[in-house]
Amino acid sequence: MSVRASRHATLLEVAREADASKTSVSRYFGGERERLSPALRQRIGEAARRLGYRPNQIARGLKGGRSRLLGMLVADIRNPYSIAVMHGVEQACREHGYSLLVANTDNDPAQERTHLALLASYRVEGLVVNVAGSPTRELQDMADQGLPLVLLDRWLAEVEADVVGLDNPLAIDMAVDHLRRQGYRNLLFLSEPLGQASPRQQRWQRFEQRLADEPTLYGERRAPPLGGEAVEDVVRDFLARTGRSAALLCANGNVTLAATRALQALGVPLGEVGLLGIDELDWCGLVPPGISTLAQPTEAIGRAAVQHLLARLDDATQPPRRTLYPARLNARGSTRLEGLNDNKEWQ
Amino acid sequence: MSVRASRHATLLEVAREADASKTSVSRYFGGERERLSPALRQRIGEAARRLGYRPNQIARGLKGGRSRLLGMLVADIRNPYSIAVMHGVEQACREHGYSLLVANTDNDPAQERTHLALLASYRVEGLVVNVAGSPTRELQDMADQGLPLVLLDRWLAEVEADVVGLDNPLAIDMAVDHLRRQGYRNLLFLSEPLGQASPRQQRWQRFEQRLADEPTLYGERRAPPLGGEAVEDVVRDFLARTGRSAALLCANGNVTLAATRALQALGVPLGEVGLLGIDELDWCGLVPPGISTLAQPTEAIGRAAVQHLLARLDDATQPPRRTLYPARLNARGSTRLEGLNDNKEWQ
DNA sequence: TTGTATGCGTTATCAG
DNA sequence: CTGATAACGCATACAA
Repeated sequence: MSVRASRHATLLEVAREADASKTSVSRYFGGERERLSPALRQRIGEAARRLGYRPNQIARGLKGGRSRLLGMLVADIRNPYSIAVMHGVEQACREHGYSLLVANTDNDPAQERTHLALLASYRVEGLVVNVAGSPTRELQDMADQGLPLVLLDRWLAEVEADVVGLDNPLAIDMAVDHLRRQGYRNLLFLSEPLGQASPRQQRWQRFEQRLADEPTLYGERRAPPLGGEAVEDVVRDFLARTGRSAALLCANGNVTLAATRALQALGVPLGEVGLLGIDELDWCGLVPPGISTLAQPTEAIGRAAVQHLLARLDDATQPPRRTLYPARLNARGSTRLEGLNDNKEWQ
Repeated sequence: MSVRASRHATLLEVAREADASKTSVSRYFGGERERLSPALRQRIGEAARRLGYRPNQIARGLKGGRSRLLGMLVADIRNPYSIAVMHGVEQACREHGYSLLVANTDNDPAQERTHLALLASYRVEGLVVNVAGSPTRELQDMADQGLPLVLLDRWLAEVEADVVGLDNPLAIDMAVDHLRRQGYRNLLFLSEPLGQASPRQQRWQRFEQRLADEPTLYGERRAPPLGGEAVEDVVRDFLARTGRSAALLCANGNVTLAATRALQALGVPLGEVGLLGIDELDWCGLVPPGISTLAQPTEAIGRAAVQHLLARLDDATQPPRRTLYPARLNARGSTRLEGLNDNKEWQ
């Protein structure tokens, strides 16, 4: 017994109620009220109010090809980074009169393909993509069809699209420089398994390069699975071999979480063993003596993504642009070797 | 020089390419392939593939009134609770062939009204609403028009809609019982300012009732602003007057964060002063000796919301339902008075 | 099994 | 300034 209801007033009904033509009503709501005589304008306004009329965006989209929808494909919606960026995207959308259709792939390439098709079927006018796998063909097809695309954080070399994200080499430089300045000489770079994710690869490689450039710096790189004991084992082993003045550099928020757990399990005080993470998290100031981080300007990244989309919507012939932001250092107790307990202010 | 492109193949083009009629192509994609002869079926399949055809959901929605879109209005998208619920909503949507249109109000009643109108204009078939203010009229109007509605977490007495959320009185009972069992006798209930939010009011009131019911229990309620020093002042004052066996009960995740900061600033070890928060957060296991929480079954709540929507979509005449879930207790060190340091396993 | 004709709510193109 | 009328891409009675 399906009772599909949701009766909405239509343009035609308003026109009848106001004793006007569809065209005039369309003009009224299409931002051309100036072209209507004051009398007509008022009649339409009142009729619409009486009927509770709201233009049907679906119908609008069909006619003009303008859905007023932007799409965002997120690899992991539970990642605080994604959320923060999404907040920026959403704000920028609103400011420009667009709505946001969000799809989450949970890092599953199959779902990624499905959702990409889905977003396309809703005729989104632009797409912010945080790829999970390598949907190169699908994305290139969409780009070829003229759909503005911006790759967020992770990029695919084969796809011609704008890229917005963090300046990863610079971030690694900032991290290494900070740790050295603080007196740490043995660095362990911890990453999630690299896979296809370009930021992980970039950070991983840059760290290697720094090692090669500076003989006085000792370092190792590891990418253990985050579940289970692997991280703890890796850290224990590293500390056993290098002794004092060792520090951990965590390639992202998830790693920072795992590394913090590992250090706590090992009973090692933060700071005595350095800990610096890429990505700022709510709780980094709360775990004594505070965890140092490199924060990404997530809000700005999200807004930039939308701006790129709009620019390309305005002129599809632009060459692909790449906008990279520097990270911001939040130095806290976890990268302070000395005077560990002389200060309660971890924030 | 606007270069609006995005040429998509249409049903008609596929029909021509396959030398078939629009109807047949429509059937092919409308899930009636069985009704087509194998030959036709294959011709259409190939033609569609060649042209890269994808059905236009916009057009589909216009014709059948089925946009296949569900809407979700979130009060604060940066709140981990909202995200977790949203994840559940999104999954359930996908499983049932719907997409999710998300709107964030940033707790601004004005934006709330705007976004409600917006979602309506996209003809979402159902709406999950986490209200910020009291858009009673708007919501009731939408409900009257036959739009399935479910209120998430916060509810409005005046609106006839399904409600999905936490069993708040039960949660407070669990919290109080746990704290007493652990030996805490002086309880401070900390909330954000109550405002219109029904969960805050329910928790606040239930705590009062427990106080009234049990003369041997001492307690106070406070709702200081979360920014600045207010929380710290309130806590310091309470501890000064009650001395030992005092515990803080935090009404939500934000309060837990603020209370943790306050206790750290005051130099009070967690556990010695109890701390129990409603809402589970990533870092609760990381702050020594672990912060006890009452976790909400966020995933289930999100899925339930969608199920309610679908049920009502199927039969609009159902009376409003209310589905409340019990919280789950994560007991950690922050509610352990004795043997504070005998165990490193905080998780 | 297949095709024809009509309409969904809106905007755009023309005339008046 | 105002109004007919034709698309937009698709689904669906209805007909063959």
